[in-house]
Amino acid sequence: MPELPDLQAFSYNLDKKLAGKTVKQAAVINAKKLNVSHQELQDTLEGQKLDKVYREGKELYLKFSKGDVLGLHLMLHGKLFLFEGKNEHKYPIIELHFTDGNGLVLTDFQGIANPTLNPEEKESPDALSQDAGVDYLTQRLQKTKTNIKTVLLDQKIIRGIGNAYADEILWHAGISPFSISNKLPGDKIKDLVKSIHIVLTEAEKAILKSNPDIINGEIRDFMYIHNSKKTHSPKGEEIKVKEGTRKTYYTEEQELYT
DNA sequence: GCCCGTGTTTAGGA
DNA sequence: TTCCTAAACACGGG
Repeated sequence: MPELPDLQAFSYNLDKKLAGKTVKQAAVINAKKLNVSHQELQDTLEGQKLDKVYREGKELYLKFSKGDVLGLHLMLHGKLFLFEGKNEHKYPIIELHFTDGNGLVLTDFQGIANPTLNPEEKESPDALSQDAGVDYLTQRLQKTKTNIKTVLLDQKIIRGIGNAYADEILWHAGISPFSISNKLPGDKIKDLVKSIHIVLTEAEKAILKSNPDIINGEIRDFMYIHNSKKTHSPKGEEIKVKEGTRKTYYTEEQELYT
């Protein structure tokens, strides 16, 4: 159940461990939504060198020497493991075997994590890109009167933010998650953009500091608001929870614009 | 042993 | 048209 900062940490470590290795075999075991046939994936990747691993939105991208890209979306429960020789991890989705005997496997007990060969370029900006700045969000927020948390979670508007970090970001920016998007004043949109960057990059640092080699799982214990173990914000305000399809954690410190 | 939690897609209602 | 809600996926971690 990793979110953007977790994925960022995974990509950092996977790049460190796997870049430069050559693919011997790409074995698809259970990928119902893969956009090409198993054979085409194998034929495309076999013999290519892995140039780099990076994150795009909520996906990890593996870029290969001929320019092909393998996108991996972990969805709710996808997990990555490195192995030597034969993969022994349960619920494999896809395995990459390298010529040096090492391998990478994506697993998911739910079977919904999915790989994509050469994913289409997305129109919406990544949460950490320059394009997701004040100008962009200002004009984009004008167009919607749904609540601001829903907008942050909408991957067609801004990519990479999930339920837990949406709450952390909005608390950091002092904006109620129930604020109406087109009612946010200009200076609050500036605060929001700053908070998106600060919360996400600080989280990545915290994760890598406590788990330097992490490539799966999630670290959430440092979260201030979206954290079932905490009852009060750092400033002492009570944390409230709104139940929904996903939970929203917030405090009265956050201003409501309607 | 029990409950919580994460993303996306799809369906249905207001 | 737009927005909201719920359900489904099916276990692992605490």
